[in-house]
Amino acid sequence: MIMTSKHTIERLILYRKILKTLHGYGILNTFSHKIANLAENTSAQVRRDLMAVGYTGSPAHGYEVTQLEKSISEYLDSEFGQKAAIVGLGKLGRAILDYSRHYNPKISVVSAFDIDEQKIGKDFNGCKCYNLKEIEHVVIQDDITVAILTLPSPDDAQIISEQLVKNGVRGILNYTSAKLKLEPKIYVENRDMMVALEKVAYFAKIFKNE
Amino acid sequence: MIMTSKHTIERLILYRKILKTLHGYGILNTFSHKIANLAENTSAQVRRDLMAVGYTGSPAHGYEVTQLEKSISEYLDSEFGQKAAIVGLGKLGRAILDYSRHYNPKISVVSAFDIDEQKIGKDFNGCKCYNLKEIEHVVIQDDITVAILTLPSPDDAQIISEQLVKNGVRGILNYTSAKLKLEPKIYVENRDMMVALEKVAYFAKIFKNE
DNA sequence: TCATGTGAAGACATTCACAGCA
DNA sequence: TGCTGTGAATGTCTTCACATGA
Repeated sequence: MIMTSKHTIERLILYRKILKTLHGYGILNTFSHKIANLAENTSAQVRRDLMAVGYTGSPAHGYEVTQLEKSISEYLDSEFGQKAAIVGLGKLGRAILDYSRHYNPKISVVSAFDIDEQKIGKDFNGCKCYNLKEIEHVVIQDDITVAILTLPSPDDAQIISEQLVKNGVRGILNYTSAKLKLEPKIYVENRDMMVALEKVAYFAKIFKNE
Repeated sequence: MIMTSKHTIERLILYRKILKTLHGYGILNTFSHKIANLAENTSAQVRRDLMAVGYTGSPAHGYEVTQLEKSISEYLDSEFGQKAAIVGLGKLGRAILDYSRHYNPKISVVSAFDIDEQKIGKDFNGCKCYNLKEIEHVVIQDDITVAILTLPSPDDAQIISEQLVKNGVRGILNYTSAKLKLEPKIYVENRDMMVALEKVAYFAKIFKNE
């Protein structure tokens, strides 16, 4: 399997989203410059990114919307689907759960973990909440490969992610402010919301002085 | 003002966080390779990034923790602070509000907007919730320069961000799945959570086959 | 000796520009 | 003509490697 850059992957996900929208409008064909316009980038960038997926359009009719969508999905998704777990069912965890319902059928959030007795044992949108203590056993049982960390405090994030990795998790979406130290072959995407806010504030400041 | 890359800014925010932690442990001096170790990158990268802020360490004692922290803050923060607003007080919006309290005194989330009559007029952690209809007037009144979009549906995101920009907002942290089209001098950071999840799932898949 | 600061090199990502095709 | 696919050029980011200083 060829390793494509993080940037290209993120854009392919965006293109697929755009293609779904076009499909929803009943549009059958599209062109690199149209996708680029909706994705806020350039047609050359779109064509370059699409080289990775191996679907080839025609100069006359551009790309067939459904076929291209299918090709991108074959490239991005795992054939038999992947199962994800949320660690921490606070406001953020439940917000993500709301979004994830019916989003991508190939990625299902099947289990959640919390320490709150009120939540343990209950079902949230088809996702069962377990006691955090059971995490190692449940991750194996449910064949979880992706985890989303939404714990309020970063203190336990390192230990928990080691437990996750030990039991089969290969990708972590980390909303915690903790900087995880894991083996290089585990993919970690850090999404600290306060870092994001500070970044936006910095550029808002810079752009104001013009 | 010199334009530094997005990547460097994000790392400077991380370094500051690390320095705060070191400071909390009573550590007075540190070195580029120590920061690099905690930030999960290289010492050369750290030194290169620090060139932007203009604080210079000494080969003998490295960097003075508090001084470096201060220099980074002078570089990143706006002298008189910045005010932010949250648009959409659902689970996600309130989660962000919880995090933002007492985080960075230079960035305060002062107002929120929603359409739910239950929330309008109430105070959430010192942040007042207004009717979404009042957004233009309140943004001017409160001198908002940064906005966080956490609407459940992306449909209104474009119109709302145009209203925000018209009244002084220069940076938008967009948790919506909408791809905003705004003037180039407005900074938009897209944080679609489902895009993030798909990205992590892709790399989890790739890394598994090894 | 060991760490900093930084030119220069290298790696990576984007854009240009054009052949080839309908 | 107007598009795609892609070498080549350009631009950006990261790493190397070394002069300098305590």
